[in-house]
Amino acid sequence: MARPKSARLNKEMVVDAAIELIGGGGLEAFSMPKVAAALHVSAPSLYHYFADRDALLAAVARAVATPEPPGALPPDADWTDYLVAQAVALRHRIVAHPHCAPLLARFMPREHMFDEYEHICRFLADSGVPAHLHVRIVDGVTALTIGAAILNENAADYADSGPGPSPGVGYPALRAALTAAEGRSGDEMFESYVRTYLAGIVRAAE
Amino acid sequence: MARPKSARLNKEMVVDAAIELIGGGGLEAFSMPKVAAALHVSAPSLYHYFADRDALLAAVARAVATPEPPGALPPDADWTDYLVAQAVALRHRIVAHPHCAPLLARFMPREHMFDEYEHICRFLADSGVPAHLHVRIVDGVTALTIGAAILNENAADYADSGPGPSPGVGYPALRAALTAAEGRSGDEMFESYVRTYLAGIVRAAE
DNA sequence: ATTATCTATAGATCTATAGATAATGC
DNA sequence: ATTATCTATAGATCTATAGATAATGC
Repeated sequence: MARPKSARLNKEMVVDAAIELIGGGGLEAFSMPKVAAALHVSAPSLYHYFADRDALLAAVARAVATPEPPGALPPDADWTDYLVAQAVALRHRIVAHPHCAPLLARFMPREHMFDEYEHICRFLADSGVPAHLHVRIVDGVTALTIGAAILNENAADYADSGPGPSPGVGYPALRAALTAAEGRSGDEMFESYVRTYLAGIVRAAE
Repeated sequence: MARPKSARLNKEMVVDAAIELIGGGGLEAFSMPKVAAALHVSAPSLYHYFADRDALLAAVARAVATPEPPGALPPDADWTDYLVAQAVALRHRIVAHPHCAPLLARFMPREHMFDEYEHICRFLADSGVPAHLHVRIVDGVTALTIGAAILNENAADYADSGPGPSPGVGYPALRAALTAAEGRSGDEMFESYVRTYLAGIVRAAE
């Protein structure tokens, strides 16, 4: 086909196709030929946009890590509202890019992580939160966020792999628990977890 | 070499070699020839112990998921102590098998998961914890545990990939936070996170 | 006869490069 | 001349099987 009248590809399309592939079958489903096939293009064409496989994966990692512009906080927001908003946004990004989370660890430069931690610690200090709580706050909220996002992925994988669990026979105690929590979305639940955790820290410190 | 006088392999050795490989380079570092090489054995020999690649990975998943016998709880323990002990044990298993966590999602049958949830919900109900708190407790603690374990892995990977971050120049706020938290092990920190979270739930419910 | 290893190898990928080709824009 | 695609392909894996071989235990 040689050169087409207008380019059929660009970096973003390639990254998006890779994200979709990985979301469908995990990192093991990723390969250059498969991404190319999804785009109806031959595999070597991808090397015109990315130097090699790792460059493409790094671009995927960057796409996952890039924050959306933050939603406006209410005018009476305090530091906990800010942290909750950040956590909700991070969880959204991970959930929106299933199975891509491991790439973050592999392709994010350390410097980037430290910049982020530094920024939050400074924000907490400016908000009057004592330094001895900072690690507990940042580390705990991050753990909660990543863990919740990953549990969410697993739940989705389980749902894919067969009919719903709920109509099954047994599990009376589990059913009672789920019934009692009904009507709350994953987002609402997650936000309440983060608020619970932060409230626990604040009260323990008083 | 034909058949040796005594078997050079057994399932456990193969699983352990696979775990070590995966721990070193992630799931992508795993292949039958590489496991065989680590055991100084030819690749087809592994098929004598495991029907195929997935059977071996499933055995790895089972090894990660298998709980150690639980340590004795103090006689005056309440339900929060029990949950904390469970969470600490799970985090230990994940941390002891780096990069293996994704296998759990892929190879653990759903039934197993539901059995576990059912068991904990029943325990909570028997301890007098109202049903509307069960999901928040189980889900939140699980998220915190998995997230903390994964953060720990990432931190280890970062530490491997270069010299310490702390002697670097900037990051005054981050340094202040780390200094203030000094002297507490990852285990102690994690336990305090779980207790903080559970305390938050109990107090919010009062 | 069965067991636990081996060598050899078929067949499927995958990564990446070389080099052809035709459209574009100067 | 540069750009964006293609075809062809070298070279490296990997999974899994076939079939040989020698030790074991009945």
